[in-house]
Amino acid sequence: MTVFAQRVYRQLKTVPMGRVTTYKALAESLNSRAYQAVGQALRHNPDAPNIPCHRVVASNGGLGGFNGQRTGKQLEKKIRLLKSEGVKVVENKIKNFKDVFWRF
DNA sequence: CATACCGTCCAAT
DNA sequence: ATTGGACGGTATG
Repeated sequence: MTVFAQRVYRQLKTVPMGRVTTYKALAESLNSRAYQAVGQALRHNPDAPNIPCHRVVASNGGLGGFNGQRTGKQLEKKIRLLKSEGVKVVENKIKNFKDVFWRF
């Protein structure tokens, strides 16, 4: 893996339960604007169970995508997981987004 | 080295 | 709500 990706995962692991972050915030916390690179890194998902990629959402409050899909059954499972962590999701979007948003 | 891809973002329409 | 361009980094050959 690359250094960049390692940093992404490291930051991601610092996000506590019930909180989410965005690709943008993540990238910026790494002193970079590579939002897409973050997404790509997560997509390759080298350490899936250990990395809470479901806590990463789009800046508009949308869920973004998961496991290479923006929609699908897998996604719904992740939504359920988020809900079980205290994050409310409605219509594939985060509710009270600014409340659960994690600022690094 | 060059090209294509990306789970995005933002501004303009 | 939709489009179209932009940017940084990785993947692949």
